[in-house]
Amino acid sequence: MSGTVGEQLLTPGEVAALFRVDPKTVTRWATAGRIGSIRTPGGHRRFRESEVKALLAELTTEAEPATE
Amino acid sequence: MSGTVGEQLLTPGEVAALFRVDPKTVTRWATAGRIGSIRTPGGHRRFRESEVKALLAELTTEAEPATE
DNA sequence: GGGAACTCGGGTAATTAGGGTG
DNA sequence: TGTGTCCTAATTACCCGAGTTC
Repeated sequence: MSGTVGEQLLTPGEVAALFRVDPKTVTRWATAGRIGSIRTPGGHRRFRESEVKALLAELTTEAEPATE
Repeated sequence: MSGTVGEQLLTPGEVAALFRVDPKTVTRWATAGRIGSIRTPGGHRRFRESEVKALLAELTTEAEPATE
């Protein structure tokens, strides 16, 4: 088998668990274009693990005395 | 005769891994006519790599670079 | 010839999508 | 503005046993 495993995809429920939010909220992020999404022929969404983790790391940048 | 010979065929499990769905779901897509399928003499399904990748790219939506 | 892994088929439970509301 | 919860409809995931593929 060859090999490009490609990219790991996550379900809305998986992403929601990572962010501690409802799957509905994750869906809204995709609708708002704030996160890339892959739709199945049936209409369900899948999210890229790399993008989710990157976005998650970005939000982890809190607790920083940002000089606004 | 046949035209393109270098067409790679993918198994339901391969396609399922690309979409992060169950192999059974891929079978339903073929049954619903959402994706072309080739049946082996034994009744198993095979999918065209080009068709699958094209469908994957078609349903892929990237998040726009939010200009902060 | 024999074995392991995968797929097929149908049926049922869980998840997701979409809109409207607080 | 953003998020959580309500509803209904559609899609997807896991269960079984049997057949097919390599």
